[in-house]
Amino acid sequence: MLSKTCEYALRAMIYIAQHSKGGNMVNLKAIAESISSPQLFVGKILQGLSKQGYLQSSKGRYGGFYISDKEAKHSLADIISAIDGDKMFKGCGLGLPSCSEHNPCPIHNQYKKARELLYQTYSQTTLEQFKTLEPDQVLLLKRTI
Amino acid sequence: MLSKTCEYALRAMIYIAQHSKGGNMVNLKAIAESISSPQLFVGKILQGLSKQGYLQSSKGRYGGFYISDKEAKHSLADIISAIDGDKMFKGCGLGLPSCSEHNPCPIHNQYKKARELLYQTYSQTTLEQFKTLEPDQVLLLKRTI
DNA sequence: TTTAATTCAGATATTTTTATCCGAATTAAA
DNA sequence: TTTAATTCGGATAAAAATATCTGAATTAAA
Repeated sequence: MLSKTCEYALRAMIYIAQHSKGGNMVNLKAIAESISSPQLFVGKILQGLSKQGYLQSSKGRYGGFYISDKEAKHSLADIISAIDGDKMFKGCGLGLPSCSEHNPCPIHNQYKKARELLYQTYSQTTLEQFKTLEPDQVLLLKRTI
Repeated sequence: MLSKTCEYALRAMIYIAQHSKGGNMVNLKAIAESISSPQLFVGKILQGLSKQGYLQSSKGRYGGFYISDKEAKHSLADIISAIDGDKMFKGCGLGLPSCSEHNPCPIHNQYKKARELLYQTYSQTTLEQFKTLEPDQVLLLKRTI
């Protein structure tokens, strides 16, 4: 389904959203620990997303990452598309590049519905929703096993 | 979503099912050409599936692969699980190993529905359905672009 | 101004996935 | 019995994904 890179990205972005209040910068070490992921690798991923405009970053002491209200309008689907492309949301269930409405593969119609539900799931969830959570509602993103 | 290995496997198995009539062995070269895939790689994949009991193979001249009526009861979901495991059908939408009914991730409930629809799609499609197709209904599995 | 902590950038390393090579074993037909 | 065509098995190669290293640039606080 999602690449590991993409899973880290989603978890990191959710964590940052949850902790982006009043311009507070979220630091990479805290992010990586909180989502059980390799720090330098997540750093790279966030660098990329930051260049693409999905979040702010600031260097130097007390620097870190931040998701503004505007950036928080992005959905999880936006982030997935930015990293893994849209194969998940538009690809064929048998991996045929030529599959389409006009030239459907054997499972096209059924698969399409599942794919669309997946897209709905990820696109209905925006970073905003995490930003406005109260502290006691903040969700666990860490591996606990 | 699916690994490339798994995509090749599904397409190859469908092709073999379509051409498995009256004990007729389907030859690897024909399979690979028909599904636009690397012949030796698909050979390896089918060797594995054959060991796991998803199809027959016979060596030597005029040898090849064959799916019996019994084996054709398998669904596409069975083949996916055999190759990629069940992450697609059971995994978390954010990649959290600890996500579950009891300890749900932020998108658990919605995602679960999409995942289940995906499973339905693949598990409702059995190889049998391709085996019984008339020749003029045989479907295109080749890349055309 | 100095210092300590941080992200950035580019290179490198490791692991996994995808793909190929090659010779042995097998088989049916000639 | 010989031959040609095929799959099998194990090794190897290539490509892609994942992860780390290192030093430079930046920044806020002391």
